Amino acid sequence: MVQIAERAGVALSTVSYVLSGKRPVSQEMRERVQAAIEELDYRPHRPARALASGASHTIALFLPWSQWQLLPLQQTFVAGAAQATSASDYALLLSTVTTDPETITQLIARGRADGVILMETLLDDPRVERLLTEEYPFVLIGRTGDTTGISYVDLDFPDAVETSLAHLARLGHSCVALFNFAPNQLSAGYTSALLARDMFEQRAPDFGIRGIHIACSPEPSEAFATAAQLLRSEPTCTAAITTSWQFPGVLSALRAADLRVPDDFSIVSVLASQFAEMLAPSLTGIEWPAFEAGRTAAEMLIEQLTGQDVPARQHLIPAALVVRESTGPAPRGRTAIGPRRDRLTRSAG
Amino acid sequence: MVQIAERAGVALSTVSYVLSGKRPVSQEMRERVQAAIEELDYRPHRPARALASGASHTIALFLPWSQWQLLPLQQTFVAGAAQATSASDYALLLSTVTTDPETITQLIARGRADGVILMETLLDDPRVERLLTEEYPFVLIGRTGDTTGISYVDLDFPDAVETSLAHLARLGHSCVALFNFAPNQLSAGYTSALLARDMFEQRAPDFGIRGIHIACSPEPSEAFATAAQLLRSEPTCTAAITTSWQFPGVLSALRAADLRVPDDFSIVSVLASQFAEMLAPSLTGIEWPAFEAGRTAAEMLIEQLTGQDVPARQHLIPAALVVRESTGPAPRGRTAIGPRRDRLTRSAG
DNA sequence: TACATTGATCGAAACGCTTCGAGTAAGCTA
DNA sequence: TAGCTTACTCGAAGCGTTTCGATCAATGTA
Repeated sequence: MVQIAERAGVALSTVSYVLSGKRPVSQEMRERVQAAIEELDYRPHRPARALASGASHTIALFLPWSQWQLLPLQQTFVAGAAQATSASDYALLLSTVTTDPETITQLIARGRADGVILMETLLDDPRVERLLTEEYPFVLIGRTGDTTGISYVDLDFPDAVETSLAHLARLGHSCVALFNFAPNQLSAGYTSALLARDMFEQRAPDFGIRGIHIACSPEPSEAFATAAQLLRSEPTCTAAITTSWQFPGVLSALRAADLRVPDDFSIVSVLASQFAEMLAPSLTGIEWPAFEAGRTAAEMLIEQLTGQDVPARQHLIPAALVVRESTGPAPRGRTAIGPRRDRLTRSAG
Repeated sequence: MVQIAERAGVALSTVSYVLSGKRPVSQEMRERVQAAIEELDYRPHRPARALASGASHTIALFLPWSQWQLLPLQQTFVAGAAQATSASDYALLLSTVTTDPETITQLIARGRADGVILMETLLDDPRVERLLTEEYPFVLIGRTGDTTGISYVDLDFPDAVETSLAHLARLGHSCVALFNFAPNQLSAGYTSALLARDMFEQRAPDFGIRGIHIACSPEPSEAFATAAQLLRSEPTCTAAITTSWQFPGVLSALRAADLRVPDDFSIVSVLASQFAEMLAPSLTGIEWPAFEAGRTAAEMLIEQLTGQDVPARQHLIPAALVVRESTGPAPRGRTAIGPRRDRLTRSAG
């Protein structure tokens, strides 16, 4: 930068003002400086800039828990955030964090990032509290119980549950199981899981549906076992709402019990991945604009960092149901499990 | 840091040496400084450190192309790299890059990162050349045609193709199609796609197999159409090797043609995702330790950055075939497409 | 006792940028 | 013409570290 100033015959500060545009610079000076920049192939030194200005022009994204097997949805959040940050000429730092707030404090080494995006939040999240007390700018993907003054983007899971219930009720189902997130996520206080459960238990009766709430890990074998158990103990249950990856396991259990989808049993996924339409049968479910959500979160944070006194924005993404092959009218008269006479000849292996 | 020096009654530089350990400090001083650090809850200012030391302690990961729909595999690379970097107290910067080397130069704004990890490399990659000429430390996930002096981690795709061929040959298949990456990836010069093709065409005859090479996008509809076309034009083809996500599309096409897997047609995936075992039928395929690959890449880069004159390391991950339900013995006598008499009664919808 | 040697500590100069206050010349007003 | 703006431009003081050379006391040597 010194070289540029010399070459252009101007003061160092003038070069800086040309670069930042924070003070008016005459046409002539600007051109001389620009030329020198071109000739010398100058590129600013970011840390120096960060040191002098006090802003790193970087945001940090905390990957959830220490669980490295990210759901495709979460990975898409990351991709969306990455796009938004690079579009705004910010950098995106990827960090890992546990629920222990201490790790967050450590990671926010001064000057590393100007703000953070936090995923997978709990209803009562110590990390969020820490961020609040440290007065560190942040945006959540997800939300907490008390969201006053907090900016977040979240998928409206309760809405998804309600929408699914409505869909199944319309098809005549009167007993529906919700395969919620894993037990440990529920007990940890994972917001989406808890809100989904509450909504399910509150609203099912309104739709004339008997709701069976089941916490179930996305492990295929686990989902299989849980579903098999359900089919045995609840023969009147004709539909399930599943989150995340439980679909294949549930499907296997149905197949093992010689039940067809959707003729005998309907399934709605509230977390349909890109696989939804590839599976056989293709999956009725809620599709979320995860990429956009990630992008929005990053944009909100950057807005918060650049503007002054930006009010907290809360962005709840409504559920959009896509009906495919895995849901159908409730079967009439199914009361017991197992292959029935009239179905034996039609079922394949 | 000034405050710490004052509080501990030592010079600023002494504090620095306590922190870095680059010069001996007496027990007493060290303790006084440590105490002051604790009391003042001091945390170093990273950009200042980067400015003074010339190293940002950060590595950048370039996400492939501008294609934001990352394959699960690639996302797992990222996760692995993230873990390795945070384990080494490095930071991971996520950037986007196209094949235009100019963007890489721009992104390596001085001081932002000490080195980069580049994914999805081409056989003749302008970005790699740029990194070489700029003498910027880097590690590839993937590889180029000429790899002399280049550090990389790559999945051995050719080996995967060969292993798949061997598996199918053992099962008696004599005509096999390879659903390779998308045509545009082949024409762009994507290394894995090209090497896979070459290996396929070279080795198939050795196994007594007639190989049909098809470039096919992972779009489900595309895969479906391509597979349907194949079944029509190549009635003797009894098996396919597919990459990435083409499996469901191919499966649909088979189903539409009333062919069962694996009885009538076998499928091997050389890029089996976590979905492999959840699909029906579960998928025989190559499983890659993607997380470990990402981690290794990051570790190699960090090693390169911290050590001096570290020789280039090249890490080719051999293919590990997991046999599941989608492959079986070649059917005898299949010569024409369409439902056959003896199968009509058994096939389900 | 004077002299080199070692080990611990200090002071100050970078590192490359931003930003504030001051300075200058030109254009305007009265 | 003196006095005021206005529109730029300059110089210098940071920002929070690292790191080099220098200093200093203590120890060992002749």
